[in-house]
Amino acid sequence: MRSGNNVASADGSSLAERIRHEMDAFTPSEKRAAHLLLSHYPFAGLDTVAEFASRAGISAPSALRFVTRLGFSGFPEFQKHLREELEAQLLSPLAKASPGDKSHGAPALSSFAEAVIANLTATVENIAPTEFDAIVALLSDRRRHIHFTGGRFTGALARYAESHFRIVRSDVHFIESQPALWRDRMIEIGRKDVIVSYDIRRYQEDVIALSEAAAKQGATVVLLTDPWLSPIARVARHILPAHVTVPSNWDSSAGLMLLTEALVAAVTKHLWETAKPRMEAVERLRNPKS
Amino acid sequence: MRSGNNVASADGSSLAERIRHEMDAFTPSEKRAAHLLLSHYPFAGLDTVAEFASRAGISAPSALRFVTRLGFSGFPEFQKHLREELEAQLLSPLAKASPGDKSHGAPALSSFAEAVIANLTATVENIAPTEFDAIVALLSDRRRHIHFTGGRFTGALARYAESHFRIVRSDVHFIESQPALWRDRMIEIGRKDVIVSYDIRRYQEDVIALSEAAAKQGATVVLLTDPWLSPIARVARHILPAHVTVPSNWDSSAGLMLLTEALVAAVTKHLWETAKPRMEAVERLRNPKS
DNA sequence: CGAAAGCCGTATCAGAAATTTCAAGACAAT
DNA sequence: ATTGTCTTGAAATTTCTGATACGGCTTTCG
Repeated sequence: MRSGNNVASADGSSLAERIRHEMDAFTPSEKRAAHLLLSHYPFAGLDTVAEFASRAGISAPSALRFVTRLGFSGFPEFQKHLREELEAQLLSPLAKASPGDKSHGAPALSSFAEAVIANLTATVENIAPTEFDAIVALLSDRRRHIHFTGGRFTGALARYAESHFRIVRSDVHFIESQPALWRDRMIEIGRKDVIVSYDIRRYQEDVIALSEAAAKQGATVVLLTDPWLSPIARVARHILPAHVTVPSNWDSSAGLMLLTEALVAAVTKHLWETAKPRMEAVERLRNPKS
Repeated sequence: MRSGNNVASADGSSLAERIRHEMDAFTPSEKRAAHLLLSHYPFAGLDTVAEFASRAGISAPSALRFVTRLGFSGFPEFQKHLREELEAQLLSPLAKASPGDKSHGAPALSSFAEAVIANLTATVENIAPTEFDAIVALLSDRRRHIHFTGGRFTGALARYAESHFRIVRSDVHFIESQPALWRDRMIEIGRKDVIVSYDIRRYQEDVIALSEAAAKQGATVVLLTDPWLSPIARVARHILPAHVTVPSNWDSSAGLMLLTEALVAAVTKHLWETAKPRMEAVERLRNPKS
């Protein structure tokens, strides 16, 4: 495994560039392989050796010799490199897709913002509409009680959700994730309850335990998590994954915030008939006069 | 939107779309596979069955059943389809990244997301770089105590900020905005303290009062608010406004979240020498073993 | 012209990957 | 409780792919 060699191009340049550069040094068969690969780069290299060789009009061993000469230990490694290159290339345009970009703002801020925006886009595109709608229906069911919970950081999001839903409808609760604080409340959780759990990586034991306990009691569990899915997924009825990776030592919860706000908006609209008077009442309580 | 729509998919369009559509008909294992695939679409499906299954946390046969259910005769055919789809998509850059596209996602969700993203862009573009940097410097000053506070909804953001900064540095506090809860704490607030207040429209009396009291004691006030500026602006030393308007009965705090996370990232980087051991210590406490 | 060197493809093998089988477990309905 | 259905993963099986050895062929150079 001397993978430390020069296979991975340091600059953003692709393998294709190196192939063009070394083209003269190839044998005739290798040139045929190289030309095929470049003409359909990199897809031509993604099926089997036999297929690749046949399209190039050469034999399988020649194709093997070709990739070996490029510095790969074998065909699978060659394909892996192509896939990774492709993935990187496909993802970057999204981040750079801000047109009028000469944005000022601290450089740290604007590049961070780009990453967050890319996350939001990716998050929305990967949500199943039915999943989202099903959750909206669930949270709009006034016969059910709703409980929000989350971990160290995501707990704040759970609170954020709770503080909105509390106004839109009744029977909305926030549960601290520490077992000592929910053990006794668990007796009230049953088939008609909905648990909305927030949990992203460095998944938190107590949130998992809470969700599993609630599921065991027959409650419906809704999970907001990262794309790698918290273990809570095992007991969750519905899952909304959000992308969280940003250039920071921390994960970003902006995607979870987006989903939360979208849920709040949708449920508010759905329950508008009953939500409106509630919101007005709250407004009146805050401004007793005027 | 009937003209100039996508030319990419002549057949049943993207497989991803179909998966989202049939999501609720899947078994739990299939859902895990589906979520993995969608979260890294389509690259997650380009490895071997074993790899794919392992990442999804299911067994190889379950992964096989998943692709079979999608209508493919086997895994290789499934992968071939993914590759072809990818190639088609890459060849027609117009097909993707079109801003106002009729993308999937619940319509409510995607239009909501578009508004949020527009807000984030506008927010970043209107931040004065010096302002952002000055705040980072302020929060990176370890001789100062930092206090976060916020209102009904924004309080959750203040907590979110606090839970991160608490790990990055010492002397970080959260203050409840109810006067009864901060009156006595005010005697400890002085010239060396920093108050970070979150307040958006329907500006909240108690947050304003708290901020003004702190300012009167000589504390430095940092304000995160909406573009119309909370009254706190009069006593604030630094202001970061975020756009909040979305198609909903509520305002969106996603911009505030973005700014918060950007501040956390910047300060963490700035204080890395001392933040790193702190973060490691926290990690060790959470995982006493391993 | 002859010989050496290198290049290429056929045939074959080893091993990995996909697929099928099957039994255990979960769940719902009765 | 009990049965039947559905789901799942471990293990056995099959298929197929990537890799290699070897001999023929072409090219090159003395």
